[in-house]
Amino acid sequence: MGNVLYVDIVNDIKNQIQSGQLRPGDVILPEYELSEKYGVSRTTLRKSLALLVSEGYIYTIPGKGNYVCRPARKKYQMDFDEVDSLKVELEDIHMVDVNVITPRKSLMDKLHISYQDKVIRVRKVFLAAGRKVEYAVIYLPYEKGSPIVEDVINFANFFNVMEKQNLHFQINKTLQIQVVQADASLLDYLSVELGDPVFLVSQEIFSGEKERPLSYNEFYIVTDALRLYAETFL
Amino acid sequence: MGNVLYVDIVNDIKNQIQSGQLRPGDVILPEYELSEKYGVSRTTLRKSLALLVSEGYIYTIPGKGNYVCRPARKKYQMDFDEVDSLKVELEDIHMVDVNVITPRKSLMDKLHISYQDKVIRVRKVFLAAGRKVEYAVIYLPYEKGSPIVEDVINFANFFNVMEKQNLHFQINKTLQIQVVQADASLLDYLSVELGDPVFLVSQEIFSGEKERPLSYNEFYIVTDALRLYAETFL
DNA sequence: TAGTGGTCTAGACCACTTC
DNA sequence: AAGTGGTCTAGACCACTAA
Repeated sequence: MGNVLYVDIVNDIKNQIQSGQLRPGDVILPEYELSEKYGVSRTTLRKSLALLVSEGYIYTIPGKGNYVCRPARKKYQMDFDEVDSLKVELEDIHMVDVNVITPRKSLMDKLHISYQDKVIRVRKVFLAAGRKVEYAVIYLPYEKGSPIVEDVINFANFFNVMEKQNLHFQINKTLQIQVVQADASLLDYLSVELGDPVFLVSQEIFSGEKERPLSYNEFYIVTDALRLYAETFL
Repeated sequence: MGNVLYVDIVNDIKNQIQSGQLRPGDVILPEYELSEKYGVSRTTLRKSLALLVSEGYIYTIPGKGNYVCRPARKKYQMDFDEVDSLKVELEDIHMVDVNVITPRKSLMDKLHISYQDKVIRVRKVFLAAGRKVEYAVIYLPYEKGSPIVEDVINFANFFNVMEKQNLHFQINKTLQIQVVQADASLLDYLSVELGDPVFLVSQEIFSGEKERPLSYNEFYIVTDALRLYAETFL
């Protein structure tokens, strides 16, 4: 084998699982016995088990034992970025407007705010090859004096804001990807015709600690400008 | 703080990064000095660093040091399954046919096979509320006597095959998600009209070790039957 | 050559589960 | 009470990077 003990052990146990000697749901030998069997310290053996856990092969129940996973393997890893994920070469980003608006019911729900709160709306159009390929609408709850809101207005780019605020790591985002039909309100901002299919990517941005979203964004993208790639991982 | 040392250390370093005391690209104090600073053993300190690495906060260059990451945060986690990801309640899955075909050039490239190889094609239609909502085409390189091919014909369901073969863990898959226009060949298998937009999810399935894909699949899905959800992670 | 991270040990004490 | 995993230590030796 190789000369790294914990890697050899990981591979050996993987092989046992793949060959069917260990079946999903089975208990593995306790750590003490495994460390004897492989002739390594318990510390080293535990490093192997930790790797197997992180790769989704086994799971641990403290006080009971380590069990072989019943795998689902439906999880994919995907990159998305409202600019870089486009298939087309962007020529320009056109700022449509920045307004303070009174939110509708659906937006109030998304942002977890009440009818008396105001919302900043930033709208942008992305141009490529003379076409309007993406229409981005960014909604931010307005908090007077909030540096985030002021920065968004100044920077007009959410990533710069995040950078300035050192928010990178505590940010969580969700995406919803669907195809909708273009309605009349889209026609000014996207090179499509009424009823044409359009990608709608809805994004919520959370600041790790708070429950309220920092921002809710909608990206309307012409169908031929977006192709998503995903890959299983672990 | 809590009473788990390595967790406290992780949080302390996270805070230093988030507060800007540690900036992307900065070198962290060497492990030896950190273990002194926090008053723990190097082993414990290293456990903290390993966690920070796995969560994407820092990265390590052996022989040099640990550095604060320059975060991209475009990575999302998404579930996809040709059956369970549908928004609609499936009523039936109809097997269209199972054939041995001679691959076209594009398929030869996808499966990494030559013009003399044969391919098994399995075609299925998924029905919901009286509509054909998904049309699945599964391509498998034909290897005589290969248990996989025999099983696919018998089971007519790829996941059962994987289960029987204990392949779960060494399987890697890629997805490509796009929207295409329905052409004439689709009309028999999907409740759409010529030119209608259709999700096309292309999937490659690799068996960890081999370079050749085990299978190449195409799922054509009516646009209103699929909505994808994704979430940042780490 | 000195400094850094990578691997490994042998043993300790704790909290939890099960009987 | 016995068995299991969770945490932690103090020290060793190695491979790699840099001056």
